[in-house]
Amino acid sequence: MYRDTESRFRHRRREGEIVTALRAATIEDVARRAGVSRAAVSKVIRNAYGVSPAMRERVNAAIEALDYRPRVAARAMRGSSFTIGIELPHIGNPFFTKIVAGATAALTGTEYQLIIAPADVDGEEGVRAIGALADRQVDGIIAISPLVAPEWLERLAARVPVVMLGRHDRSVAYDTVTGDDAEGTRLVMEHLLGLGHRRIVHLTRSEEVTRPGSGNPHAIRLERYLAHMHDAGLDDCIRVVRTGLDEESARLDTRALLDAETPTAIFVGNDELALGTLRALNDHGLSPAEVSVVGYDDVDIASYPAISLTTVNQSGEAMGERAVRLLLERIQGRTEPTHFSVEPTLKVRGSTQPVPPEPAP
Amino acid sequence: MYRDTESRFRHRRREGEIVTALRAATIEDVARRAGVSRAAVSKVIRNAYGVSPAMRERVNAAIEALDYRPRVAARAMRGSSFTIGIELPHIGNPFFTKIVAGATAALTGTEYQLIIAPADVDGEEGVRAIGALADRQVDGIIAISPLVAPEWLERLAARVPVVMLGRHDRSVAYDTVTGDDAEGTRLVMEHLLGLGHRRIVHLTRSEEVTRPGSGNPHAIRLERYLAHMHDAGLDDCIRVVRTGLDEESARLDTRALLDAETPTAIFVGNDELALGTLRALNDHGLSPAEVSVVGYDDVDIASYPAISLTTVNQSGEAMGERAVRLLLERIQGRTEPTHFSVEPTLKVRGSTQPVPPEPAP
DNA sequence: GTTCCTGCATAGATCGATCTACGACACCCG
DNA sequence: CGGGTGTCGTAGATCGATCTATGCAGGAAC
Repeated sequence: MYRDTESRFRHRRREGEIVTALRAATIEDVARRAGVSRAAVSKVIRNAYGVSPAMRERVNAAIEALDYRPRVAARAMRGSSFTIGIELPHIGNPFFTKIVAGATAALTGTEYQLIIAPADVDGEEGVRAIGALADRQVDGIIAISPLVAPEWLERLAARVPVVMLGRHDRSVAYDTVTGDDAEGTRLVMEHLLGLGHRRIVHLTRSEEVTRPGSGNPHAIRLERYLAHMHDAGLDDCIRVVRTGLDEESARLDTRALLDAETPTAIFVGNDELALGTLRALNDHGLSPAEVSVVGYDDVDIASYPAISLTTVNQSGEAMGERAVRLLLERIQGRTEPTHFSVEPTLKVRGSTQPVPPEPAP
Repeated sequence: MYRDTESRFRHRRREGEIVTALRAATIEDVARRAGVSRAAVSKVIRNAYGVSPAMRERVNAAIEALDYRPRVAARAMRGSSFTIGIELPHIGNPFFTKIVAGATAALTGTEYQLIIAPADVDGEEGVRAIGALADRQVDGIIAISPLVAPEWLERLAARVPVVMLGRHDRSVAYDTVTGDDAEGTRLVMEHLLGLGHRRIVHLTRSEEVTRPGSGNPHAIRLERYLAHMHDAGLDDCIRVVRTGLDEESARLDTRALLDAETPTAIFVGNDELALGTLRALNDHGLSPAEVSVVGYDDVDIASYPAISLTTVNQSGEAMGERAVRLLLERIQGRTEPTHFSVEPTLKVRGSTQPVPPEPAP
């Protein structure tokens, strides 16, 4: 007999020998031990209606004794997996981990578990990770502004609740949680212009990421940078430099920039990249008095005294927490779309200084 | 009729109204469209034996046309979920994200997806997260030295392949990937002693985390610190300070320490905590020339010029990559336990300086 | 012509939960 | 006593894959 249905021992054949291992208890085992039906056990687990106190107690005792835990896969076959998935484009970015911290906090005390699918590469990877979450039947998906067409998202959102973080389009199919990137960029540009800066470079992600109309935060920041420069009559000073998604690429691309020219200020797409820029300035022996730097996100290290990076704060914890709340509401049955925006504030620190006097030629 | 089995439309009742949504395709739909059996489609998906080229083509066309994707939950019911789970004690720690990066890299090109279960709190949370992964039928679990009894792990490892990161016990049930913490600590202590330091404080995690015999890296580092101090005849100078698991608690606890006394060096349990210590020194107006600091892990920011933290490097990427490899081997059928150790190197930077001359009293 | 392969395809059981529909029983009421 | 109402519990279908066992051709060997 290959499988003994009455005992909890599983016999596996592996390379000729027979391995006997204690099989994990199923709802069937619990039911048998408690002398009730599977359905009864299921009711107890789910706190459903129609269970006498006496039965509840017997079943709970059996669950305890057998160390029973429901298989999520089996539950997912008939409904929910009690899992919320979040896609992270780059796990090394401390701002994203703040979002995760907020999401985790919002889920403690609920029966849901958060799982993270890391993408970690530009482009298609984000879509792959989101797809992997969907394949795993998660009950809700949080995604951080991936490079994907709205139609694709709408189809996804028709099957599972979706919250997009940082995406500025307004779909009826999914909810969004965003920072006000236009306002954040306004704060940055007014600050820099107020300090007398004119030759302000914007260091941002690839053209693909900042494609106009994509609703990506970096696209908005770029667009507003261009608008503010134009409004200030500084069309001639506009300079956009592209880079990758981590600190090291920002360092290299800033170095290349500095080899060619020396602006008075660099507005960088986010703090992680800004750290690379600061390194490059250091490599070139330039101080904030010579070249000011502004980041975006206000990651923890930005306030570190030796770094002291001027940046835009948009509470990542609040965003993660809100995203989870919106998902839970959707799971409860809400159908009207919700779009939540976080108000940014500028944290002025030592990395921005008044523009230095132009050296005599 | 509640459910129309012939069409791909699903009718849901929600608050009285009937919502009609396009149901995601199943293997059944694909089989019907291609005019073959479910089993045939399954074979094509799994690249199994016994499929004619003609059928493969028809099935693939149907899969394409219906945008079919296998439900992982259904697959998990009968075997594997093609998912590797990793438990992270604290997602804010950049060393852990390096491990994830290594693991992700090792999985690209395979059919496995990595998911992360964040724990983010001391104590029982890690066990909860690991349990959540097990409930989700992952095919392998990577866990970062959680506070849990070996017996618990052995029982877990009997059901699913497990790799413990940083845990120094040697079980036959699970594999381990560790840094050589004894050697790392030796490098640190010899460096500090060589610089003339005597009053060396060790800032580490809670007593629970560093419980002797737990095999936790912090426990080893503490134990070796004590041994090296003793061997150097410095029993009187031994001073162990406890803190939490993030930068902020390290900052506060270091402040409290400095309010009471001023050592010449602080050996901190890891880099994240060391950053908090550096902040506290800054708060007290103390420079590396007055108080040296050593961390552990060599996170990216440690090499930042303005921070320049002396620390122990133990490639997190290599650890994550190796952990994944070990899991894949176990999934392939390996049964003999493997224990892999990464050799640490000391990165000497500006945060450690020769001991200052004792000020005249 | 029978037997025996070999390659290709299918039927149907199976995994472990949930959930609907229904049955059994007790109680109350006119 | 028939009939409603409520409570507690069970049988059995169901979700969507995988996988074993089996069947059916068609060709080769004898």
